[in-house]
Amino acid sequence: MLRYYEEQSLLDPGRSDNGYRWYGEAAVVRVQQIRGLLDSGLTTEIIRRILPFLDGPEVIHVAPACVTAELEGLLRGEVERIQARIDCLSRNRDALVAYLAAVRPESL
Amino acid sequence: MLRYYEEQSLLDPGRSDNGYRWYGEAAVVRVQQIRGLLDSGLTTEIIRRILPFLDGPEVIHVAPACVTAELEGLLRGEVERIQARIDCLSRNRDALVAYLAAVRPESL
DNA sequence: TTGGACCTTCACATCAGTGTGAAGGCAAAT
DNA sequence: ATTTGCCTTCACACTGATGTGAAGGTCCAA
Repeated sequence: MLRYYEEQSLLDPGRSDNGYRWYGEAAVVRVQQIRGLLDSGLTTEIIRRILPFLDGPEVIHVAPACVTAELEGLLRGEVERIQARIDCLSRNRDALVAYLAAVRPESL
Repeated sequence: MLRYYEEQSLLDPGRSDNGYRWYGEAAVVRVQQIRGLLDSGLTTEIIRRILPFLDGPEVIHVAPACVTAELEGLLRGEVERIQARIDCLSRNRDALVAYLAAVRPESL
C-alpha cells in the first residue's frame, strides 16, 4: 500500500544509504490523511492534485503566483465534489440516527 | 450499472410481461442515493445492509421488534464510519477553501 | 414484413486499490 | 560464518464497480 502511494506520487519517503525507505512522523500523518480521503471516495489522482493545498493556509506549499486560473477552477470544482459527498453522507447519517432514535427511544 | 445494483440486491425493478425491467420514479431517486453513497466510499454490501433504514423515521421499513441488538450495533458502527468520513472531508474542504481564500483574497 | 431500436442474458475486459510471494540485499545476533 | 529478519524490486492475483460486446427476443414504424 505504501509502495503504491509512493508510485502515485502521494508519498516521497527518503532513502537510507542501503536503499531502505525512511518514513518520518509526517509520513504517518500523511498516510492517515490519504487513507481517509481514499475511504471517502477520492482517487489517488485527485488526492495527488489537491495534496499540496491541504495543509491549511498558514502553511502555504505553493506560491500564490503560480496558481493559474485553471488550477483554481480545479480546486473549486473539487471542493464542490467534496461538499456533495459531505451532504450525501450527512443526510444518510441523519436518517440512520433518526431511525435508531425512533426504534429505541430510551438509548440516547 | 443498474444490472449490477440489481444483482447486489440494491434495486428490484419490476418486470413487464415481455421480461423488460421497469424502473419507476422511486428507482431514480434510489439510484441517485446509491451512487452518492458509492462515491462517498461505501460498498454495495454496506449500502444493502443500511438501505432499509435510510428513508427517515417517518417511513419505517423494518419493524422495530426485529431490530436485534446485533443489527443495532452494526447500524451504530456504520454511523460512526460515516461520521469519520464526514469529519475527514470537512477538514480537507476547510483547508482547501482556506487556501483559496488566502491565495485570492478578493474572490469571496 | 423487414428494419431499426430497444430489451434480455452471459461472458469478458477494464480500472483502481490492495495483497502476496519469489529472489535477492543488508544488518544485527548467535 | 551463518542464521534471522526486515528490506528491496518485480510480477502477479484479487476484489469491487463499471463498461462492452455478442446472440437473441420484442416491438414499432416504414
